Amino acid sequence: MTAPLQDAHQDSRTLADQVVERLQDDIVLGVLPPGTKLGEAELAARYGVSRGPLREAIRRLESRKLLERIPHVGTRVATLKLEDLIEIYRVREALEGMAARQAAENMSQAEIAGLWELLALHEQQQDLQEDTAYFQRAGDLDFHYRVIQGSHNRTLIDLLIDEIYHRVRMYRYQFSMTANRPRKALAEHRHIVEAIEARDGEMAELLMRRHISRARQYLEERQRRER
Amino acid sequence: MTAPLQDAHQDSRTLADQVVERLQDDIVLGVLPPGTKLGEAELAARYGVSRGPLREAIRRLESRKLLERIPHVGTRVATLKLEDLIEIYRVREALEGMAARQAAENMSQAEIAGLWELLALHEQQQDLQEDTAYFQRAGDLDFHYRVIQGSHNRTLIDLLIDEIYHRVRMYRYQFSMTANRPRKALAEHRHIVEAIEARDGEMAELLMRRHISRARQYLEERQRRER
DNA sequence: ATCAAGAATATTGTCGACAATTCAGCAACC
DNA sequence: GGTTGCTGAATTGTCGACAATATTCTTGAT
Repeated sequence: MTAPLQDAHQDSRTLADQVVERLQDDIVLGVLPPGTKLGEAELAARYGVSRGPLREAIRRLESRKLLERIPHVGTRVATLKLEDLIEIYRVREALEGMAARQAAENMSQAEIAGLWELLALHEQQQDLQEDTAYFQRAGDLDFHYRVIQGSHNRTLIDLLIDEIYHRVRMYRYQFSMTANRPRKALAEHRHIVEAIEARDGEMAELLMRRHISRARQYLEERQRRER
Repeated sequence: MTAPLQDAHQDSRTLADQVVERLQDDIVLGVLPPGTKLGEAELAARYGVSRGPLREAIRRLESRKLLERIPHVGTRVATLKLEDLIEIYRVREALEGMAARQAAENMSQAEIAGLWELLALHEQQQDLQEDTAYFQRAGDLDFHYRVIQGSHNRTLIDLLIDEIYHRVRMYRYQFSMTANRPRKALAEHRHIVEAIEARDGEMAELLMRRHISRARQYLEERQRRER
């Protein structure tokens, strides 16, 4: 009914793709809080599409574990418990460790230089102390994204980006989770890049695993405190 | 095989679910060879459903990387290159290593006993030399499957089962890949279970990683020979 | 003969309507 | 009073038809 406005010339993508993107943002950014019941008719109206493309979008986000669906009952926004996040960090430890190893083997000199620039930018922002929390969260993700891409392992990249990182982002927004140990984290990032630059895959993996393992231990600490 | 979770009741599953299962089997077992162009109307007729549920099934298998889809063009069965399989084995090395570590921490005594029984069965089959290739392939998957489950890490389990193992199975059927070093593999399996039983997570992870790494090196050897 | 442009065809994307299933509420019974 | 079975309202699952897009084939010119 609201279709004729944007006649598919700007976005050559399919309607379902656009809905996936918008719906995912609404979930990750918390516009649709965890546990929200999602009626198909309601959502279809919200995004101005029919139920067909909408259902397709729901399936995609379900496979990314952002939605939970029960046949004949309905769909709701996934509720991420701290326990789940700890499980995810175990997976991150394994996968990003391997990513760092392969990054040390496969990254180009230009990519490594880009990493150094990124770290310099982070350091500068930290000195200025302006909006530190926000930039540090985004910056941390930026760093990890780049190392993952640097592995040049398409399977690994897709797994981390499509299946893992959306949930990590959702959790961070949901709990307004500020970086818990910014200076130490930045120092660890630097050591990882040093190992990558030295083409020491084993060391890069070890350092990345310790880096993520420490973040997990912080979560486990918080979990113990919560009960 | 892939859905032992909720199979207790009748066929009350949705049509799309049934199509997913049948279509996935046809792909993994090679009934639909890699590269096959899949017309929606044709497939809908083949499985006796409308295009609606069929499209849903296609999306699910696309997200599992068993199908490749191009908007407005069509869907075809994914072609798995040896290069892709090597990437997958890197991911397996990381993820199953972590699975073995957590299995050593979390497996129950009953589960460990079950692992020993499984190994005894494999040994017996190997002595008899009956249909060794087939049983060894399935048996190897069984072993890894159980260790994965033993991690008691739902995120890790879902990742490996839903995103990785279907492609491994597809490749094995596709190339009639016989186990390349059965006796050694069985011995390595035993050592892994010993580490799990001793609750030595670090050792279990190390052994599992070496186990999978060796299989990857065999694939890389084969890759070099192919050109 | 080769290539380009345009029409014809086939396939996918989208939509609205109908059927099947679940859940809430109510009534009757133990 | 609590439980069980029924009824209906609402939501999801499925289907067939129509619109939009890509591919193929024809036709004409160089």
